[in-house]
Amino acid sequence: MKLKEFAEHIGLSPTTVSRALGGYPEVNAETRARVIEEAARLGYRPNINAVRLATGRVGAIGVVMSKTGEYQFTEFMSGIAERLSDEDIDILVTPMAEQDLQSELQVFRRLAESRRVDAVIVHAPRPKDERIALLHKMQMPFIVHGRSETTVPHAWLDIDNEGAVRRATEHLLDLGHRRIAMINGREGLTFTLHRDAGYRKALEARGIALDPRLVSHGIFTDEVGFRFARSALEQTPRPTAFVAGSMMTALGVYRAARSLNLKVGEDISVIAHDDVFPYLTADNMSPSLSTTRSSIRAAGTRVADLLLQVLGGRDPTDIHELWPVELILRESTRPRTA
Amino acid sequence: MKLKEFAEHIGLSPTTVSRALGGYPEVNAETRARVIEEAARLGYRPNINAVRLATGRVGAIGVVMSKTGEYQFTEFMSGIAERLSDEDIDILVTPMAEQDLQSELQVFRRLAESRRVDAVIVHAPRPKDERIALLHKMQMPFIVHGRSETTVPHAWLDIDNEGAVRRATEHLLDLGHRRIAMINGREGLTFTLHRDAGYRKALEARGIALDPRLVSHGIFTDEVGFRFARSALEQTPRPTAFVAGSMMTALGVYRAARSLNLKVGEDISVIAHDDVFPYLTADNMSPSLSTTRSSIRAAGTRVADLLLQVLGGRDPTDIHELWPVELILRESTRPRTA
DNA sequence: TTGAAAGCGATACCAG
DNA sequence: CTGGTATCGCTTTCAA
Repeated sequence: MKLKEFAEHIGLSPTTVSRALGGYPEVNAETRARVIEEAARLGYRPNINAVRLATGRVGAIGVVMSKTGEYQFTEFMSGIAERLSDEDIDILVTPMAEQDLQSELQVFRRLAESRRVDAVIVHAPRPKDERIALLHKMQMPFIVHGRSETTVPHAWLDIDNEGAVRRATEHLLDLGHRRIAMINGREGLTFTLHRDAGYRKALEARGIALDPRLVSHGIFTDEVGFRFARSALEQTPRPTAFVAGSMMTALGVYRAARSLNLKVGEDISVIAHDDVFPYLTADNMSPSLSTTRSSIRAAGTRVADLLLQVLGGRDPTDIHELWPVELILRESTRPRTA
Repeated sequence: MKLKEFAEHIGLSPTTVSRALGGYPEVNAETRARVIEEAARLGYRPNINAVRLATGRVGAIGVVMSKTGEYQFTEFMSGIAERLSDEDIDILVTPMAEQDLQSELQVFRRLAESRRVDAVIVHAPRPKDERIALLHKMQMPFIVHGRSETTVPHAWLDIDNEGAVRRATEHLLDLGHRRIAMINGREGLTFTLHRDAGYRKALEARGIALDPRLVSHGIFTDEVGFRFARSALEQTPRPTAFVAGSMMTALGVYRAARSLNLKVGEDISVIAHDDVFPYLTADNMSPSLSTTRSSIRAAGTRVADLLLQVLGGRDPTDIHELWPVELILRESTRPRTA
């Protein structure tokens, strides 16, 4: 059923019907009620593509899925969806075929060129992130989840990664730990650099030299955590504490400790960043895991919200949100024993 | 730049330009080459919404993301994307706000009604899956990843879950194990039932009674595996072997074993189903994990391929693919010792 | 092999 | 408050 037919059916013009359904104020309340009721009864729904062509709006926002496909992505997406589901706005997911920077940029270029989305979300930026300049140049509205050092003005939301890791490290230092290993995220990403900075500054403040052998970078998986922790714990002297970048890497550290007959919370301490997953909670681990906590789902929701504001005309330059991170102490961090 | 302007620019009619770019055979080869070159030079790209309105095709397929957001989803998505990226077809992800059956059905209904996608993928079906009847009734093309027992004819692709678990269980039985625990997927899903059947039949064939305390169901996470394995291993007599539904649950079993000072591959045997994740490989675990293996990414690619065939006019009723599953023996399964 | 013109199905301006 | 009609930018039939 198309608009014209439907309008004839109920004895109104297409114009009025369109306005009634579109929520325009100038329509008589009774007329609108009737139109809405009849539309439901007769099953009339506007053709989405005609609407898009006529309005120039697409009703979709784009998200690029990295090939590493880490746990966090789904959770972040769910957060976005939570805000967008009321708005009748679609989420277009473009997965990357390859993981290199060139094809990443290419994906964004095509997304912007093809005008299949009204706006995009940039996730996990680098200090000099070409995606930001590109989108700005192409006049595609966007928001960045994370920070970059570009001079291009843009909206962003980030958590205080440096502060989080700094506090986590200081906590371990307060407990007497001196050899503290750090399992960070993928190299080159801003949040990774911020976390490195937090770690470095905490050590510096106590006059402790940074040992590069105690620092590693990689994706957030159990496997990465396990391997690094395993090799770190085989060093002499071995680290007595770990700062892990995610719950997954923390699991790997736990596993490595057990494989070497070391007890977490006794022989070694572990603290990790917790993005808050419904199925993997710090409280349930044994021993329960001390964390720096910030919900990535909540971030997704807010990012979507802010992006809608940008689309609504708000100046992106005004949008900068830096979220603090909670420090939650549990059983996995204890005073150094040996 | 719009078609009309671009056509004027290069001294041709919109018709010819459209045909040249659309790959229609009747266009002179030289003309086409020139059009393509100029389009690239001047940066002309057809307005996607106009194309969609004119053709009636949307150029997108829909995928519903469950709220549990398990690891496999991202990998399956990547597989889909691999096939779709050449086709200029978008992936529309609709995350579910709630996990119950009603809202799941609601999500599919809205997806079908709104005509924002040309077809949808149904993932993780149940034996009586209302989504299938719904989509059929609404004439929305679809393919099912997994199987159901509905009488509604439809395209599907599945792996041989029953056979896989049956062989896995038989392998453990061959090694002398008699108390074999089973960590399966979410209750009610067809693949879970198939796996249960494989397990049950393997036991029956050897005349071993099924002990319900040795069977559990749940989402595929480390935590679920850990908890169940932990409680199962505290039973007397305890199980000497585990069939795990996923790599994640297997990790949980490993963890539980270690926490009780039991050695996998000695005190207990473990075999799991491996969906093949790039970042979590059975070979890298210690001990390396025996698995039944089938790439969920490859399944995604094929599902997308078959869905394109359905859209191309192929009869969905003809499309039934049942993939065999490899059995790969590694160090985690050993003859029963105690 | 190319072009003219009629849709595709809505929205939104301009009248009334 | 309601309606007529141009418009969005492309595809595709029909004619040349």
